[in-house]
Amino acid sequence: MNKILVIDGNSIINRAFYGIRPLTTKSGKHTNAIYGMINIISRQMKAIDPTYVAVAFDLKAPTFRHKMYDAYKAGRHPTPPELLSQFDDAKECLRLMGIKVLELAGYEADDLQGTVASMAHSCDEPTESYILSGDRDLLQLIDEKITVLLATNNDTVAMKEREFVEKYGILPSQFVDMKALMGDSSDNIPGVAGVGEKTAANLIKAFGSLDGIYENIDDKQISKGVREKLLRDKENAYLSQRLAKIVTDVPVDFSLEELRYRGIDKSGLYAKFTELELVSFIPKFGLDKQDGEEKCEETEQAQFTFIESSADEILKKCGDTFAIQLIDKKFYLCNKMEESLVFSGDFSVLSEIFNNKKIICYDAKSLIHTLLGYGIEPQGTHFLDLMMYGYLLNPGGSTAGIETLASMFLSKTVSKGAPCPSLLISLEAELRKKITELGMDKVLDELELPLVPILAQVEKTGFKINCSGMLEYAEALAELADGLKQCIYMQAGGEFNINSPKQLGEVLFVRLGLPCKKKTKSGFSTDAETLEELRAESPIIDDILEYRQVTKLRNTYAAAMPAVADENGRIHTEFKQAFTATGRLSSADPNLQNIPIKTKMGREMRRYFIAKDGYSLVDADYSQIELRILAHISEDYNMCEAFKSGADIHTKTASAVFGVPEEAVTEQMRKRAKAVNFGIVYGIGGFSLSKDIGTTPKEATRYIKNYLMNYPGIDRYLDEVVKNATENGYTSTPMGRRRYIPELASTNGNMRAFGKRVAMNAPIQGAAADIMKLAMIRVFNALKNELPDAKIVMQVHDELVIEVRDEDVERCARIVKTEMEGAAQLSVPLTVDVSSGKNWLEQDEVVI
DNA sequence: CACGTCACG
DNA sequence: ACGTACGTGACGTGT
Repeated sequence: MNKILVIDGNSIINRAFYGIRPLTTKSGKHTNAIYGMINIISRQMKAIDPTYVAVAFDLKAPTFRHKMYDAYKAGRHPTPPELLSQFDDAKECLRLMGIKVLELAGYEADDLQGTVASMAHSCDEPTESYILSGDRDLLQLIDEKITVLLATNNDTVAMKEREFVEKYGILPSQFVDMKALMGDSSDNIPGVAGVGEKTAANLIKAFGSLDGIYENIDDKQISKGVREKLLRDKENAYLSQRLAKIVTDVPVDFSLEELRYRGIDKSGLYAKFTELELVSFIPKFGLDKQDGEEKCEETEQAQFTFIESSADEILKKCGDTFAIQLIDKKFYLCNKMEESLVFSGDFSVLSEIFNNKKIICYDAKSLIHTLLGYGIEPQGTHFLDLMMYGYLLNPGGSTAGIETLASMFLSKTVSKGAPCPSLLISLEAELRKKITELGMDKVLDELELPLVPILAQVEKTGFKINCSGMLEYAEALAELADGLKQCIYMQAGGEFNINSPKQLGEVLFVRLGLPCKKKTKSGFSTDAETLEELRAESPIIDDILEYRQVTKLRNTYAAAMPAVADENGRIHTEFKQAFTATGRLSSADPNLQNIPIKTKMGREMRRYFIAKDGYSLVDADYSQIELRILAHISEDYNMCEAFKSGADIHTKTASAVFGVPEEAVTEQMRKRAKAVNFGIVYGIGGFSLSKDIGTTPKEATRYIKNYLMNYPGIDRYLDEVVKNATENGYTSTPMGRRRYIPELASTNGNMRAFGKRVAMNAPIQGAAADIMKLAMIRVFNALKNELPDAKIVMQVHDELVIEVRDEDVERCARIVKTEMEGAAQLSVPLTVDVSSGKNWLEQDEVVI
């Protein structure tokens, strides 16, 4: 079947503009909306693979609907110049992508969309229409042949008739009349004063349409109050109906055939993307240099030539600062004199050039691993890792490769994977300038760069596991799972795939007829929280929950870990240092930062994380580091005093929140207060807190209010951090690490609310990450000097695990505690709890 | 490859 | 009236 995709250009570009952090070319041209728009649209092009495609834009001119809007326009934001300037390039990009751009003076984009969809409807061949927009107004166009794709910044939801009816309880064709009643402040549609969604929906359901309601205005189903309102605002209701209704018969001068998708203009797109410095699109659209050659000759193509050199020549010429790349088993090197050399012999003879140097490179940790593999152990060398520079400049974005950095900061095009060390030198200078400008030298030079070789070492060391023990545990879990599985089949009256949420939902809510509490967009919700509420309904629920837990433990941990252990039974995780938005590390392949601890059965897993023979594990974790940071940054008197006095902070908080003396705080009160303490750090709301602690939202909101009254400094701080972030567009930690929060500038209230929570959380989580990074550097160096046999084997955000000789446990504990506690000077004590044992489960407190 | 689910701080 | 806590990674299913 033919498919047509009709895009609401204005709504998509707006959404992209407000959803994506500001992005500019080197010369200062804004490109974020173009970037976001192309992402959204190309994703749908790929998913739908349309026969015809067009994008509609508003063309400002007085029109019927415009004139009517004008009367109500007061509250509408004008288009900011940073967005206005992007329209022409955006349209040009779309044309080059093979998408016909439609504009017609006097008509809005949605009218054009409606018209094109109806053209497709009435043409000879059967055609499915897809309307892509960020605007819910378009939902009125849904029918059996028209699907509306609602785009948000993260994903796009397809709304067909079924989904629409499920969500709104009315037919798409009734949407306009519904809106005519309830109005829409964002579109300045007045509606009937005093009628909201509930009333409007009831009226529409009862009488089918606006006309139907007024024809039956005396019906006894309509209460007196509502009838009065309806009569008073009758004119407004019909005006609103006309405002909300999308026109589907705009007189247009093109045929469907003109909208046929004919593919992209490769050379044109290459040139355009290069011009706009949106280089990441070049590979995504399958473009390469050849595509650009016709139209892009004048663009600077970085060219590199290398002198094949012997080890002696390299040693002689490298100098004390040089850039290096390792590609296809060859070293490409460029010194300060801009001499580019290439070496392809046995690397071990180059060992010397890695001592006491400054080495500019990209992804130093990988480079170091390679060097270690050749027996080269760099000593006293600073690795100026451009990946970390790029990360600090934009920790929220995806990691920029050399090619992207070169294009962004030097306006130079480099083909992917090509050697270009001479460019790294100028890139370092350019990125350093930026880092200095933004006040991040300290974070870069004292945290991130020194940490790189340390993480390489931790990864290389690995964490020893008891392979056979873990496999036995996996086997035991498998048997447990089998038993539960049979038990579940029995109760369900047949076999099915319990791991499939789809099949499970079918069994629980259709075959067994359990009450369905919640839905996901693709069906019944079956997560633990939902199932928990159904436990009383049937014993099958408990079995399913346990089955889930057991299979998770087996598949993700017990069976998976032994499979990736090396010949010494050690597991080597990979730390991603340039990844998280907040500054934390992340651990992957395998992730060792999420080994179970919360349940008894899960915690058992830690028994099989061990120290090698004659060694013990020393585990040191910061006590409530985030709350202490909050106390420090906010300077709240009560919280600072609480920490200074060594009190139990959750009990203290409970006493304040519940208004009882500390002696009268019950277990439950302490637990709830703890949840509030955590929640505050995340930018909590009453609703979520209530779910967490199992009370009403009203009650939870009161707790929060009490909390902020008892800790007024925190109240003030949270307000201030949001205000500053909104003004600046970013937050920073005391060390200077930034996080940009473009969501705060969004017109979408939910996105803005998200931005606020991020603003409250990022400086705290980020500061904790900074402290831990500094702590790792201090611990690493102290151990190197004092206990060279002791090795850091893991970091879990606020916790370090060290493998150390049995007889050195106490010394190690002392060193680690000292270095971790000394990593920051806060206005409250920063304390570290240390324990030790032969495995990660059975740990005894080390008293120092 | 996206989604739902669940493991951690 | 809407949606509803920050930051992560891995697994299995299903399109």
